[in-house]
Amino acid sequence: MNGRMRIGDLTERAGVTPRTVRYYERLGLLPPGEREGHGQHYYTEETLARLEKIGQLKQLGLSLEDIRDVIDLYFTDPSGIKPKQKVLALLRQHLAETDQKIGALQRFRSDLQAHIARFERWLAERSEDTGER
Amino acid sequence: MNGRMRIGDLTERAGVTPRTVRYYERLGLLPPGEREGHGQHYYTEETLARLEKIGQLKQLGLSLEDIRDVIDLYFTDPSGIKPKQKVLALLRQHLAETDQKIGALQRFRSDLQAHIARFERWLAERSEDTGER
DNA sequence: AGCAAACATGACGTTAACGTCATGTTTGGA
DNA sequence: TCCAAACATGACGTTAACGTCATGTTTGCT
Repeated sequence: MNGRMRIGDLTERAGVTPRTVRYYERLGLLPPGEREGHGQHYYTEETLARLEKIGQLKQLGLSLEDIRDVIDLYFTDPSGIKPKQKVLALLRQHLAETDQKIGALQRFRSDLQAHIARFERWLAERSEDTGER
Repeated sequence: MNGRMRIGDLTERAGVTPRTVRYYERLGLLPPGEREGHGQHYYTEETLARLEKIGQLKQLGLSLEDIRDVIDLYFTDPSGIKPKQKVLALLRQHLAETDQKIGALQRFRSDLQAHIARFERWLAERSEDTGER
């Protein structure tokens, strides 16, 4: 009745495969599931939460390496002033990069709208001349 | 004195390698440079412009395949109503996807800011207790 | 004509983020 | 206790977007 699930349940709920979980473990994105001796691994709800967070961050275009740098601060507080300052710097850097991306995407959006408008005008003209009921 | 440049000049100006140009040609992102018989290829300013545009679109996270679908409309007008309508649909789809991405990034941005604020508060408290000039 | 620099082409290598397969071990239920 | 389902581990495969070599051909200059 505690949060002991095996890899199958975990991956089913997270929508990933066991391969992915093991891969993430090796990269340091997930703490390796506990186990007694050399048997199977058992995971908790936190592992699930981490997997979901990783999914979100991936969606944003972060690489697994990028994610490894920030994932911990979602689940553990680094202790001591030095680590916190380091994390803070990292966060600010990510914020700057994010703003860059948003800006680029907004410019791209304008571009697209301009093109769309152009095509719509063109098609509108034709339909006046030609297809007028 | 016309716009005839060979691949070396082109790639130097565009900041890519010949390999990249040939790769793009094969994918249909760039029209193959003209040539007489079986000699070398010659490119124009438009090729350069296309390369630059491709670079921008890549920055936005579009794959080369995505780019292949839209790159032409930056440089050539598709003729006929059908093609234009098709392109228009494509553009609208890209617009929707772009909006999704922007939204996700903005949510991520808020997340980051929240975390940053949290760390800043923590660090501020310590410096009051401890480091007060 | 001769030659070095630039180009063409093909083949194999690389990184990220897993997929797939083979083989052996654990578990939980009848 | 026995067995099928689930798990563990290692190895090889895959896609995207090129990099890097090796080898042979073209060009531009002297």
